Amino acid sequence: MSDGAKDLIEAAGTAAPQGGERRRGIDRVIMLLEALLKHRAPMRVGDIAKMIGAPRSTTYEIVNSLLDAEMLENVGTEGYVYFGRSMHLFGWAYSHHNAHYRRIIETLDRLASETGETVQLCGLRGNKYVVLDCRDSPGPFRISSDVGVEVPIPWTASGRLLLGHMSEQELRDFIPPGDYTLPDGRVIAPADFFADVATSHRQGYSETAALADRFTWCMAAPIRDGHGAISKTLCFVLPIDTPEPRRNHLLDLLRERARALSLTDS
Amino acid sequence: MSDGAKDLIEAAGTAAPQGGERRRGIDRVIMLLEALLKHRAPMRVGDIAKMIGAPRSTTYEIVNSLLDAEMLENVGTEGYVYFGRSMHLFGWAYSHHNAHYRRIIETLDRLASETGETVQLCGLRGNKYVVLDCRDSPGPFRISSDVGVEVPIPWTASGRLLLGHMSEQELRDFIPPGDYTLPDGRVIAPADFFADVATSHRQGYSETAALADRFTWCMAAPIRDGHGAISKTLCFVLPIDTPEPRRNHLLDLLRERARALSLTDS
DNA sequence: ACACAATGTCTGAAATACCGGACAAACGAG
DNA sequence: CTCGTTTGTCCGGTATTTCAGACATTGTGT
Repeated sequence: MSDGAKDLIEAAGTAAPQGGERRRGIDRVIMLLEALLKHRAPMRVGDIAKMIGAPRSTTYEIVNSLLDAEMLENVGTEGYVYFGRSMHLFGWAYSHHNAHYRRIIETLDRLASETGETVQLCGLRGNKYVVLDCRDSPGPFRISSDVGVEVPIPWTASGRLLLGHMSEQELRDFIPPGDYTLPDGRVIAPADFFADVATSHRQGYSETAALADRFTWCMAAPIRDGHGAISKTLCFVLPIDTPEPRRNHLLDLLRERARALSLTDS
Repeated sequence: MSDGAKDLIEAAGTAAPQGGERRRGIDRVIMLLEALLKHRAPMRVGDIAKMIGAPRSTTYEIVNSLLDAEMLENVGTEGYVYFGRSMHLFGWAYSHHNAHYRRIIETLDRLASETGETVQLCGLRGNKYVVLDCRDSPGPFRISSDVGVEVPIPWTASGRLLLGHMSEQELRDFIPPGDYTLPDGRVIAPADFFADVATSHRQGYSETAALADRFTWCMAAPIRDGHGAISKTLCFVLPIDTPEPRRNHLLDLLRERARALSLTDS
């Protein structure tokens, strides 16, 4: 039986279960990979078929093609598949193709080893926030949110910075209404969020305390690209009881390093 | 099983003069990604079309689909595309989905920081050798071969270990004849190579001096999977003038760490 | 033991995704 | 400026691929 797969499949509910719609193989592939990323664990072909709303026979065909190309690989003995070695190589090529990204990774490593805290590189993916890379703090208190997991933007400090270029109307159109509801049920007032975005934009950093998680203090600083736009952020994820002097020290460090990585000032 | 992928990859490799054959979108996608990986730099759509032997109109269609999915992204002024953010996330998911791989990465980091040498994780991809991950030694002498670049197996120390389970006949069938020719024109006698493979298998490590490169001394140790098979190796890439005592020390360290990562003994 | 569900493979047939080719626009060289 | 090349887009026809369903096996639960 496929452990917790059913919940996710039904919760996903994105693809229409509607029959009779013929789709391109390429689109099936894209949906399949996204589904695997969302599920974050090997899946069986039958479950994949349900999750992406594709016929079983088609799904088998596609999965076999991707297995041959090593974009997927079998894991375990019982028909489970997950991302394959080729994906690792493609992803590595992406993250090293430009010197800028490599410098960012080095900074991430240095920040982590110097401070011992959890450091993340964050960005947007569609209208969600994602962690692009991270270095987890050692020790028992691992709060690490996984790389690639999509999170509602209003839950995050980085998200407030990444939307700094948008007008209030654009923000309204961009953020799905449900994304203002936190995991514990509290709801962020959109007006407050818009104010946060503006404040973060003005002061050049953003902090949140006990927002998405009761036990964490997050701080983010912007990395600006050649046009001055903020496409990525550096971010500390601290235990909420971190003393204020240390928080201030870490914030200064974070802002300095992020500024050093930026390709434009201001 | 679909026989497609290998043929397609080969076609992509040596350029494809073949015209008039209609192919599936999925296969085009696979060829496209392999072509990008081989080229190791952003490409224009027209060049991609030539490289994978696809009609321009089809290539545009596919590229646009992949751009929408962020599997590719535009880079540079305009017209150039390379791997996109989604690939990074898929690849990250691949390399972290199992605890074993994570332990390997940690070992890689530790070996690199403890010794200051270049460390690599190596494996096979089809009938070629590839670096799966690496930590480059600091300093001016960067000999780093890039992750994902395919290299003839006989050029490498790791390759001798990775083929340890094969009979001489299997080796003969597996290695393309041209792969015995080194970059500087020298040719390795197949008989010598087969003997090397056997020796490496027996002693549980492999070393090469000034083989693929006049200035490097390579040493590799096997990581065994649950069935005792060798699917990956740890590897040091040293300057060739590294003193023998230090080489011996590093070899012992490498073998010890590789053994600790193996899921079976012997 | 049974019934029931899921897996992996095949098949025929219809919908359509891919192809070849044409087109305007942009570029570069001489 | 003019010519030749490349880029990005569009279109209609047809060779292909996706789809639905059936099948033999294997797995699961009571």
